[in-house]
Amino acid sequence: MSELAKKKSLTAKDWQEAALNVIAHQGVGAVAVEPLARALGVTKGSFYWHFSNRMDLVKQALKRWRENDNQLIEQNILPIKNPKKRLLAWFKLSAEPIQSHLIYSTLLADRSHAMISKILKEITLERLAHLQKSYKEMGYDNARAKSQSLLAYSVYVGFLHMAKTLYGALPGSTEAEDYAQFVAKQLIPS
Amino acid sequence: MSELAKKKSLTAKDWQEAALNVIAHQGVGAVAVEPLARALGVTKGSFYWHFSNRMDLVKQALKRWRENDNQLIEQNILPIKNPKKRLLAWFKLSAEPIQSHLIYSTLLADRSHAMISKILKEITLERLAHLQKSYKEMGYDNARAKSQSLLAYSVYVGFLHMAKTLYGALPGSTEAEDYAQFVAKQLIPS
DNA sequence: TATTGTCAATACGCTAGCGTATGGATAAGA
DNA sequence: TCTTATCCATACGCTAGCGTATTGACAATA
Repeated sequence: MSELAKKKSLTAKDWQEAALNVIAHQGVGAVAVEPLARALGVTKGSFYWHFSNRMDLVKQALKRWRENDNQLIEQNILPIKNPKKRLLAWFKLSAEPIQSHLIYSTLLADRSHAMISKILKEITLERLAHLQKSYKEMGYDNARAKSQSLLAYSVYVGFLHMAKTLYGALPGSTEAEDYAQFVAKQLIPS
Repeated sequence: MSELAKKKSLTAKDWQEAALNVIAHQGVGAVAVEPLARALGVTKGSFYWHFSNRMDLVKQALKRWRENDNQLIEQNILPIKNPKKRLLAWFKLSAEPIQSHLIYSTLLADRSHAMISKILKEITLERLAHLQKSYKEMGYDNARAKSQSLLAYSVYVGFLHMAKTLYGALPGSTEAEDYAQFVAKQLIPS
């Protein structure tokens, strides 16, 4: 028995995840109520029961995405004590072809809404802080750690785009691992 | 007497440049015929005299952008004989806050149309080839030059996004120059 | 002056998508 | 069984934008 057949009715979560799927591949601008309803096999009567409007869905979906993403980092990266190893793990994780990164790489240039820009800025600042902390723990002074983390994060951002632009998709785990190793060698002093 | 007052009627070029302005700040999806016509002080009767449809305008505008951009590179970067200096010049140029880079940084994540993806891929491959050539001239073997140029170009792409995301605009020439110096030190072996 | 070409205004029809209003179905409790 | 809450369908009005068709204004030119 399939998951779909089991379900009698939809939940807000179902809508959110459908929206995230669209965002990952076509961007926030492509999230439209009626097409989504069609894809889910219902009409928008259902949608407006769960959400007050289109933007409400987008907000909730992105909130869900951020929570998942933060969890990933908090569980897999932040606990690593050795800063060098922590950085390496971060590069490796960022190369993984998971939906979360797909969404991020789509959002990166989406300036269609002030809300999106705000979210992007917040996320970026958070992660820059993490990187900076790692570099400082490695003995860098403030200014150097800042420049270095900016560079490192640029590489991350650039990598997401390059992969999608060149291959139409994020790379497989194997190539990603190789690239992460190479980048780490460049950006983490030995 | 203003430029505008001098003009009796619009040319295709006027429409293209107006479109590029929109693309730079809101993306291709925001290029709409009627709003553009309003902004130019005419009606769409004019538009459909110059272009066959909306996509026709987008294509022509992007073509104009690419030509300008290529010219910039061909005149300022490629003539530099010393590969190390050429790379440094490239980093400096890429940090300049000009419209061309604004457009690129907007296009980077715009997957709304297959045509856009195609253009992005072509540009990326072209420039990767330039970088790769420089690194090879510096004595790198094929594989190493490839990885290194991928990294360098990722930094470029990432830089554009970071600047826009964090500060809402590309940085001024002075900060850009500083950052370019720092990046060059990291990515160009001495 | 008459003609032709260039650029723009006006007025259509058409579609997709937003949001609302209202009623129907179904399941859980009382 | 009757009621209530939950979820969805239907039908509506509304708007923005695309593209077409037709006519008008004006300048250059013959």
